This record gives sequence, structure tokens and C-alpha cells, in this order.
Amino acid sequence: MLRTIEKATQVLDLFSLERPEWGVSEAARTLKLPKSTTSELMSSLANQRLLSRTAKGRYRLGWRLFELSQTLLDTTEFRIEARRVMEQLVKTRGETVHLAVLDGVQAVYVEKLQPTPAVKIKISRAGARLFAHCSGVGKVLLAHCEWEYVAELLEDQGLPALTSNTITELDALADELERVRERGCAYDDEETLVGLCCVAAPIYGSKGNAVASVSLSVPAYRFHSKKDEYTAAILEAARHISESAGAKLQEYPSYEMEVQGT
Amino acid sequence: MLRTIEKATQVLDLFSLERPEWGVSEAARTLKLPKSTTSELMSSLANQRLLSRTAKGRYRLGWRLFELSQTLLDTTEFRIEARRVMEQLVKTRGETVHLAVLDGVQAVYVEKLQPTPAVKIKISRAGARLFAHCSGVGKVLLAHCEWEYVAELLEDQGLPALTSNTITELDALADELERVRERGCAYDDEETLVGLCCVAAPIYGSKGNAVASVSLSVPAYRFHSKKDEYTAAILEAARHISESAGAKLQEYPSYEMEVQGT
DNA sequence: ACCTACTGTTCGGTAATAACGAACAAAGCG
DNA sequence: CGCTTTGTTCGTTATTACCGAACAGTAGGT
Repeated sequence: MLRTIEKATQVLDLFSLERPEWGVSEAARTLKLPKSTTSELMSSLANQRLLSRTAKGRYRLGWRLFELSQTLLDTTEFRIEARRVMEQLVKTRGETVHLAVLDGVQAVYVEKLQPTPAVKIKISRAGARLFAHCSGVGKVLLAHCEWEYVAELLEDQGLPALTSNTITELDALADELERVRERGCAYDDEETLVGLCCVAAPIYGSKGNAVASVSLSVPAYRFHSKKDEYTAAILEAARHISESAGAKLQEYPSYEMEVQGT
Repeated sequence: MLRTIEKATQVLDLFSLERPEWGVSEAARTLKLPKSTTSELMSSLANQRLLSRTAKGRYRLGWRLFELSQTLLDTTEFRIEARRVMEQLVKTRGETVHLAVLDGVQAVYVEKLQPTPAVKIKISRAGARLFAHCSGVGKVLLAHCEWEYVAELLEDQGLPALTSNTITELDALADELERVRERGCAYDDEETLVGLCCVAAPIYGSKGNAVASVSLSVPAYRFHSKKDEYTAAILEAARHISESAGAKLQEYPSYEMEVQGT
């Protein structure tokens, strides 16, 4: 583990929605690093365009992060088809749809679509990281990993209770994941947020492994009566995406040269 | 300049649309670094989730890049309003619209919208980096920087000729940028790609500085006859975005807690 | 089922280099 | 104007990233 890289990402992680701009001194204080060290770190990151300098010598996140993120997205096979199916799902069901991938032992929202201006779930957003043990998408993705791996990482992180329904014991989670595998989808019964339920289903890649998960998030009072209906819908959506995921590989053909347009 | 960070970004930059997956040995050969060094680099980046490991011990870009990119986008004031105006513009004009920011001495496309399935400009995409001296958006952004700064950076990079119309001399560019400032917009007369023209206008931030640029890209044969019309359209669009950009700062109010949704 | 050629990772000793505190100039503010 | 705080620079010390070789595991070909 290279310490410079560790520190560099600590710096990058400072930047948030609430605090998108940092000075060297503030950062140094927060990270408890010497000012000179922090200065060199941030200056180097800025040279690489992972940070950008503001007029006043302060720093913001740099656009190379956006570039890298775009090539990540554009080489994620299932994303285009997933988006198509998700739009369809939002239209027919009128509920919020999420797409997430597993990153370590946490899940990351890749996409979020919600019915135009209806009941909005403000809590989530694309790029947000969430606990896997208490979310529908998270449980689906964990269910398709080797348990040993999951257990080890979860021991370090713990299973914080976000609501009274959250599963907080490793054994209980193991049982739950077994059920998820059996029935082919996961439910979140107000385990993350009181009043919010969801169904999530796995998306399989060309090699048959679960690469992502889609979910339908519905207010609790509306969810239970139509549970089966929602379940069927998300399963079908996930199947559609999975089927075209393998084939979608051919849809990135040449992209030819790195010619620049205007 | 910390060498570890320099090497880390060299590694990150390996990943592209054509080559989204790299092994340690391949990377080491390409970067001309010892295999062990490269292994530690990539392994450390993976620990920080800037890379992710595939099943077979190879590497892909990591989802933390997406997270960081999203907070960058979500804290870029003008983006939401820009998108709204751009959609409008595509609808009324039926031509491709770009949004770009300056990053160093190059421009980066932040957004690209094109009329549904019409004549597509395949050359550009969001996240792409392009030479500033030969593109509409690029010239607009350069025009609003201090010339000394621009000149210095351009000397290092040079002014490669992408077509016979490309400005390749620093003096000529200085004159051109002066014209851009005077008339308030920049033209790209097949300077990047033969057959493609565009008009670009600056977006001003709350402090009156040019923070981004929007452009309208049109095939040459269609452009010249309607040049004035397109110019008026892009200027108005840019003005709209600029006006709401200052105010848009208040639209990110609390975002409250980092509660996680499902 | 073999063997070969490759993969990614581990391990120490060594030399390069990142860390650090102090001194610096510049900007912000009272 | 003077006081504080900003970001950057500098030179020395000790940390630490580098490197080659040896490692275990896999894929491919015979």
C-alpha cells in the first residue's frame, strides 16, 4: 500500500456537495497532515488535473476525474440497455428506479430515474455510496459474491442499523442472502429508511456473474399490496438487461481514432 | 511534483474505450516500469477503489472515479441550467450542441446533445479532451484567460494542425482571440474537422469570469448561409445560462444528511 | 496430462524521495 | 496601515517507494 496514493485519495475525498472547494490549510488541518505536505499533495494532484486551482489558489475537483469516469461508464456494457429498460419501467410503474454496482462491500448508484415531479426520494443520487447489507440492490450483489469474502469485509465495516428493520447480525445476513439467491430477488422492507421499500434483481454479465442490480423503490404504504406485481416487473426488467448485456459488447465497435470534434 | 502521483495518473490514463482492461504486465511494459512497481501501484489504486479488480486479477477503472466525478458535476453551478437551455436549442435548431470547460490549455466536453437520429457527429463525446486552439469552445475559453498564461502552456504543447484551416501560429491565435473577445463569440471554420463548422459563446459565472462555453456544431454546407442565425441563437443561449448561473448557487441548499436510499 | 510461458504478487536491501518545520511572499481583513 | 492567514518554497532527515529475483497460480499448446 503506497502511502502517497492513500493520502492523495484522502485529499480527493474531502470534496463533497457541501464542501466543493478546499484550501491547503483547511485540508491540512482536517487530515492532520503538515501544511507543506498537503500543499505538495494538492499541487501534484492539480498538475495531473485531478484537482483544479481556483483563481484564489484554492482547489476544486479536476476535470480529469470526469474524463476517467466517462470512459468507465462508456465501457460498462450493461449501462445503455439498462437505461433504456429503466426509462420504460419508470414510465409504466411510476416509481423510482435505481441501478447500482458493488464496489468492495458497498454499493454505488450508477443511475437513478424517478417519475417526473412526483414523490421524490431525495435521499439517493447517482454517485452515492450506500451500505449493501440494508439495501435491495446491495443484498442482491452481496448474494452473488463468495460469502467468505463478504464476511471478512463486513466484519471490518460492521452492519450499522439505519432503521429498526436493518439486519445487523452476520448470521442473519447469511440467511437472508440465501433467500435472495433462492427467489432471485431481494426486498428492502424499510431497512434503510423508514417508510421506503424496494425490490431488486440482479443483472448478469456475459460470463454469468452478477455485474449490477436494478431496483424499484416504492413508499411502504403503496408497496405491500402490490408486492408481487413490482417483483415481476423488476425481474423482467433485469432479465431484459441481462440478455442484451452479453451482446452489447459488439456495439462498441471501432470508435476509430481519437479525432477531436467541435 | 510527487512522482508516485505522477505514475498513478499514468496508470489511470492507460484505460480507454478501446482498452478498458489492463493487466499488470501489459501496463508495466507500456509504461516502461518494473513489474513489481506497477503491481504495487495498481494494487494500491485498487485498494482506494480508483481501480477495480476483475475476476482474473486484471484491472478496470474503479467506481470511486464515478463518485468523485458526480460530486464534481453536482457542484458545477451552471450545468443544470445549461442542460435545460441546450435541450431547447437542439429542439429548435436541430443541430448538435456542446458544452465544454477549459482544463489547463485543453477543453473538455462536459455535455453533448444531438438531434435524435439525424446526422451524427461521431467524433466527440462527453468526457473527451480536445485542442483548444482549433475549436469554437476552446477559442472562447482561451480568449478569456490571461494571454501570458495561455502562450506559455501552448508553447509546450504546440498548435498541431488538424486541418488546413487550423491556426498554427501563436501570433495568429492572439489576433483571433482578440476578435473573439470583440464579437463575443468564436467560430470554428473547419479548423478541427473538414466539413464541420461551429459557433461558440462564453458562459459567465457569478464573478463575471468565463467558466464554460456552449457551441452549435453544423455541417459546413449548411452553416455559412445561416451563420448569423446560428450566432444569434448561441449568444442568446449562453446569456440565458449565464444569467441563471449566479442565482443557481442557492439551489443547492442543504442536501441534509448523507442518508442512504434504496 | 504434461510442460512451457505467462500471469500477478511477495520479499528485502538499497537508494531515491516524500515528509517535515521553518522561513517566505502574498492576500484578506480589521 | 498592520495583523493574521493564506499557499508555496527550501534543505535536511528518515521514511518509503523502487527494483530484481524468487514465488505461486493459470492459460495455452503440444
